[in-house]
Amino acid sequence: MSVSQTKFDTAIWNIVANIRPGRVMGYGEVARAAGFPRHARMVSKAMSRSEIALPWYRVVRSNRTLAFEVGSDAYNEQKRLLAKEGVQIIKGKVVALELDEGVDLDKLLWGPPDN
DNA sequence: CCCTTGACTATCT
DNA sequence: GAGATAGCCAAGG
Repeated sequence: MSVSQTKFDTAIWNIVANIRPGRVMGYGEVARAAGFPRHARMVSKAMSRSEIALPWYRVVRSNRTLAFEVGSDAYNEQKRLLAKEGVQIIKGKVVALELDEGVDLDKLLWGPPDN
């Protein structure tokens, strides 16, 4: 296979790969979950180093905005992929599209895969 | 070694 | 709530 996969990379990939459809996580949150606090800025690089397809679009900023410039190709692509899973961008922030009564929007959308 | 760059964040104004 | 500011940390020049 490839040359070298750092411990960091594989740890990040594991977390991202396990984000369930229709859910999102923050960069910093992914880093922490992987055991590397304060490495939010490196999460994106780890993802782009991955040879396999990862649901990279399920990772957003801590304030729920997308990390790309609004209107850029990457931004539109991420928005499209999220929409396909029922996640919309309202007022610049990711929002669950359909929700049932009494459901906490935050729990529904935000956070690592439930257990 | 110093400086700049980021798909980042938390904390002020 | 929008900006500015200061931390953060690996990579690359």
